[in-house]
Amino acid sequence: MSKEATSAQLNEARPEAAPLSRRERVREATLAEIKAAARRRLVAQGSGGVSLRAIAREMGMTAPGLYRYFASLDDLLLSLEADLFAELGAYVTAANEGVPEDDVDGRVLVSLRAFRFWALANRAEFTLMFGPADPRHPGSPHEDAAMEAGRRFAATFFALFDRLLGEGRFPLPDADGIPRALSCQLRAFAEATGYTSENAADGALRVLTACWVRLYGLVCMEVFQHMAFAMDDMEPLFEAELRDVLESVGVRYRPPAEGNRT
Amino acid sequence: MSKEATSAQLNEARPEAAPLSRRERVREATLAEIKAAARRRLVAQGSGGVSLRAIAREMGMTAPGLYRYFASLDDLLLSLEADLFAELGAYVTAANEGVPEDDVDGRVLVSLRAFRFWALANRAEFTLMFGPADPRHPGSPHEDAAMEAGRRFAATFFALFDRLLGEGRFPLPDADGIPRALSCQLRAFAEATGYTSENAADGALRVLTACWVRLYGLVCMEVFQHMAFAMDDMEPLFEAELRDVLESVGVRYRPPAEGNRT
DNA sequence: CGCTTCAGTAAACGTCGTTTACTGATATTA
DNA sequence: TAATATCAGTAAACGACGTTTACTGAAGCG
Repeated sequence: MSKEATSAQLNEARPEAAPLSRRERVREATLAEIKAAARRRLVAQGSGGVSLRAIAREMGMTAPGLYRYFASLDDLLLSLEADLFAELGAYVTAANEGVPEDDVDGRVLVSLRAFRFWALANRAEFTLMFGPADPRHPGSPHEDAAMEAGRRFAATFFALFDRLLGEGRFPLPDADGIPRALSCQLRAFAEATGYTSENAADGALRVLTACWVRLYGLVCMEVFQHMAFAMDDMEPLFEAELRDVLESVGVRYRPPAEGNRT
Repeated sequence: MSKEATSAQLNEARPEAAPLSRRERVREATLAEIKAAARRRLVAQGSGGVSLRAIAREMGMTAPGLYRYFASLDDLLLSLEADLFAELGAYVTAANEGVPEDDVDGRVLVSLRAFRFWALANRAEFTLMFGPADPRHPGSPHEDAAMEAGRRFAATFFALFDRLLGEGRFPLPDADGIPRALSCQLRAFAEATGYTSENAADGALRVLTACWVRLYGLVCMEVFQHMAFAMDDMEPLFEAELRDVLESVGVRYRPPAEGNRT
């Protein structure tokens, strides 16, 4: 469960085995260095503190040179975002694999806690990924990459949820209680995210979204420091919400182990 | 339920009746004009598009002149934030008062829908208010004003919740089920927000926070366009969550009236 | 009337993203 | 190997930004 997740774990279906000429190798290295510098600035100064000039300065080159690698600053941030989703995904997966496969309850618990922990340990990064999407350049080359990385990340949780669903852990809400309009949106959601299990009826999707909203909302509040003035430690509230949410999907809550901090 | 809420509704306990000398009046007017221009930029270009120079240009003056009114750009934004909280608060209150006082259920429904509606009609503003709090100048003069305005806004909902609580609409969770650490944080929350009703036991605070997290999270997702790629219309999901949340506090759900859009 | 207070300006500094034209070095091909 | 194309990176420039400093001029006040 190391913090630096290997982001080069998936060559995502590169047809050629990529012999990677010398030029390509050094290019890849520079690319990674740029993003590393960008992330340092992100952490140090927040999203607004990432500037091409500062990155270039830190690398001993000039700003226009970066345009050989990214179409714009926004594009760089988008690409970084994609990497971060991969890292978060790998982090959650690693946490997941630290628990025996048959202990689904344990895996669900550890995955969700890992999500929160990563978010808190990487506030600036989380803000970039899950914060407000300002009007970004719509045609940015790395736009799709970021999307795809997000989907991959979500898939981890979908898989766990699907397992609970398959085991019949919790009763599905009445299908009649779901209005047509909602059902329609839920199906669109399922299709867009790729959660297309045969189990995924409307009721299941409804439960899934409800769970996600609660945990996402709480972690957002915590990272965005929305209650910092009123509550210095949000962990008790998170654990309480976790307990309630998991109870609603038939997962037995267990308090966190003492030494689960990386 | 007009969109422009009168933000000058509360003179907040100004000790002197404020005869407001001529100079002070024109100053106040300029101040309002600055914030109006800032808001226009905010709406047009997002939070990053608000610049002193652009505001000054729009007003036919030069940027340094604005420093007679605000200590910095961040300070201006903070002051604007305070105004926006007042406006949102007034908007919700107005919606509230459009429903008979004895119809608590109706008031709760209309208030929460008003919150979402305002957020969607004022996305940029909402992002400024409820989005991530970047490392802002900590000693900004208008910092407290923004805080206080936020508190006032929250108070509207606290009052409604307290009424439900007083009527014994819903069962409180077991006090034994609330760990000491959580109880401690909940009391800190109550004190900091000023929700100090005699009814406000730990269990009640727990329910209140749970409700708020769910609705806040969902509206955030909607405004930040976090699921825009997967769900083009979040209203059905919002209504479903609203229904479930309100059910948990003993409020009978009713679908929205057709013509409730301003 | 004389003095002070204060709104606003002009000029400057250092920051930024981005474009353009250019220089070398590296790879490819003849 | 020699010619050529490709590509990484630079230098200079443009316009925009926040902010500071020194200054002007008018309104308010004794």
